[in-house]
Amino acid sequence: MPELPEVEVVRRGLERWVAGRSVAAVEVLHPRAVRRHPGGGVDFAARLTGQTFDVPRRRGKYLWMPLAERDLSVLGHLGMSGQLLVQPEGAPDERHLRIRIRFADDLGTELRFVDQRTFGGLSLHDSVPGSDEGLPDVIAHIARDPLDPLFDEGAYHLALRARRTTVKRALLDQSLISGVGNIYADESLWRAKLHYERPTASLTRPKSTELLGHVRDVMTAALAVGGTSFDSLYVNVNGESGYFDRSLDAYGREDEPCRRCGTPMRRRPWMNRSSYFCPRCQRAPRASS
DNA sequence: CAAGGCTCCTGATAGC
DNA sequence: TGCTATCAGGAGCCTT
Repeated sequence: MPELPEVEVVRRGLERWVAGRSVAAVEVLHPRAVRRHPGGGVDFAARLTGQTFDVPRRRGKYLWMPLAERDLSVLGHLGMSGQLLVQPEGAPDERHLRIRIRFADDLGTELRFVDQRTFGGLSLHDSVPGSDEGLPDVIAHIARDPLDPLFDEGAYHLALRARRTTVKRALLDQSLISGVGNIYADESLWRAKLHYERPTASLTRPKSTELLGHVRDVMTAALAVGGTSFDSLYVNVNGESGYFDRSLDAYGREDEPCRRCGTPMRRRPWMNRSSYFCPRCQRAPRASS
């Protein structure tokens, strides 16, 4: 379940092991892995073959590699279970191998997209005209993420206040702020002592500034853990670590004591998933009319 | 247009 | 033992 830090680890792995290499052949082994590609699997393979990867970029949970001509990019999303692996040619196929990309060089490795639940995938898209980073047009609506130097904090606060929604929904809305998933949302809200159903319009500027700080802290800490492991194993271009290794304060801790006050943590069904929170530190908002 | 709900998928696990 | 139900969840798409 990769969120921003895990995806950034993958991006760094691709930068090291894939950038600059040219594609010799592409095999699409499962149609769902290219379902966002407008032309389907055959077209994806045909158009990617012969292209050269430029330096990979990331926005939120999306990553893309501009092709050398710069007007076209390979877009990738890991979904819930996706992995990008650089493997030796001839290594046994992974059980959920979906796409294989062979290179036209003698380095002896290939790029594999492996994905059990097939929520993720790869696709080719035109770049937004004038984008110097080759931003794929289909993700132009995705907001910059909180680690992006160009993230507009003032605009973010104004947008939050204008919304008629609750704070966790807003954190997960990738058009407001990108890169935050269910896990880091719960962690950030716990740190900020905010209940997930708190209306965004009720957040003061200092409180939303504090929340944003916690989002950055949680992600930076996870990135510090994940960022250290990728280059020791060259096959590990897959975004492991992150929250898998770090201790979580909220997510998954139902009935365990709150690390601040000792009160048993609770889990509530929420949007077909779960929200974990401390009922004492994170008080439910008064029902509004 | 904004907000919220539905749906895609597979494997682990719980429950009977 | 073996079956079924439940859960995990990102984001496009649909409805209200």
